[in-house]
Amino acid sequence: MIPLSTPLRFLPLLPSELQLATVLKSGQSFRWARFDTVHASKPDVAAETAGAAPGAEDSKPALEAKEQLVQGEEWAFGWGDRTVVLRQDSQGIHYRSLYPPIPPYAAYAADLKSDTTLPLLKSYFQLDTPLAPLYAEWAAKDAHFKKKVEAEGERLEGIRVLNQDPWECLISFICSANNNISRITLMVNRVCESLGAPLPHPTSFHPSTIHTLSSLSTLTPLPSPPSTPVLYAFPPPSALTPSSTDPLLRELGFGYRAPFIEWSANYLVDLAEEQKTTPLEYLESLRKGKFDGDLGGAREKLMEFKGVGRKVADCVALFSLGWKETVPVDTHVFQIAIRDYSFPSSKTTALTPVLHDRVCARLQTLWGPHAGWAQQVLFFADLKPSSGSASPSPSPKKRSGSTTPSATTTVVRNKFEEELKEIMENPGKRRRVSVKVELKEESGSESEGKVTKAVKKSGKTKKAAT
DNA sequence: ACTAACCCTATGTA
DNA sequence: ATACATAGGGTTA
Repeated sequence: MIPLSTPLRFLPLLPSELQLATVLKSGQSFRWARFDTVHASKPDVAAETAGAAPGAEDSKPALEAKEQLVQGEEWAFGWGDRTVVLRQDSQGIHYRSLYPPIPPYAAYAADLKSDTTLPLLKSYFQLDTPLAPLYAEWAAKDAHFKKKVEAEGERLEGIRVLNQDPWECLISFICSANNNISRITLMVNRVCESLGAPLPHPTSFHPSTIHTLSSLSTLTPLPSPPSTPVLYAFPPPSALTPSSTDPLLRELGFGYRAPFIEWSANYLVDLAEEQKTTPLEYLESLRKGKFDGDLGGAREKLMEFKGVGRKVADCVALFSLGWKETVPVDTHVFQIAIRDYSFPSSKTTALTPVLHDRVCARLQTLWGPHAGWAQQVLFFADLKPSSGSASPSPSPKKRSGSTTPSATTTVVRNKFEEELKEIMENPGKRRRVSVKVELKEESGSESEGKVTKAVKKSGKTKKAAT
């Protein structure tokens, strides 16, 4: 498919307000794919800038005639009905959207007319919330935070919490249980490949596919080359409700989380129907400011989904529903609390619900109404310890010196890494697993019986209040 | 309130 | 270099 592209647009934004490369890979979203751009509208310019390092600024288009030339890294995301492609420089974010060339091009036309991508970006990155004042607030309230940020400099700049689609967020973090970021990424991308709608791939972008509203009226679909790269959207709840979901996900490496996801998809779809709303609307009803209740109440609602405990519920609340004050406490954050905030580690090494509450409350008190945002900064600080200065937790496993991790390490590329890399860089190949969506007898669905009540998540005493 | 079991993979240790 | 143990942004029963 030869995508329809919007013009390249620009959103002024200081790097201190958003550090794209960091935020998109900080473990909030697992679906952003990075590309080293090779496109240039002018060969001479391409040759000139090709060797430049990614950090090199001011290699801005000296030739302002065509601004589509790009070098360095770009980020792409299958976003509902479009693929959004982003690139950051010192001045801000360059963005464009790619649409499938499917008549009548309504979404594309709307984007051309009024830039429907911009509000998406503003919402997703929560740009109505300036970051600088928050950093100042946290530094004032927390000496350790201040010290850490000052010591690490630019590396910790521009780290903010995303406002993601709550459905994708829910499923993604169900996958996160007892798991690592690499595998979560692999799993999420696999399910998109299998069940998500195909969208244009950024490498198939070409300047000639940028249209105007007037030219759009006469546009005829171009013949699609057989093997144009594709990207995928995240599958909607209805795509994960069939009984084939569990076995499929197991095949995709989801392990014991597979049935949780099928169950939760059914729970959500049934619940929404019951309340005469849509799945997304239901989740949105749990948003801070909209939800009729406090954080604890929203958390409880989220924990009704299977595979969602306290920590995952906090992640969904923070990363997709506007509960900016919550601090998801996992083993990692727990260790940070012990190490840096003199949290009593005493006897219990296990992270019990009670301890969970104490840590969360403590950090909320310390950091204030945006505690979850502050946590994200410190979490990243530990995620990839800086190799340069004296980091508080330079895991002793690393030896300094050797620039390369020995020949053996280099050579041994396991399948897992290769497939991950392959998927992230080249989603074009259809590795789609066939799924038969056999609708198991929808015969006269009980008007009120519904699966919802019958299969209510057990083990969670919510109504019975112990 | 505590604990083992859970799918699977990377990394560390013998 | 191969075998074994442990942990990874937990949750369930």
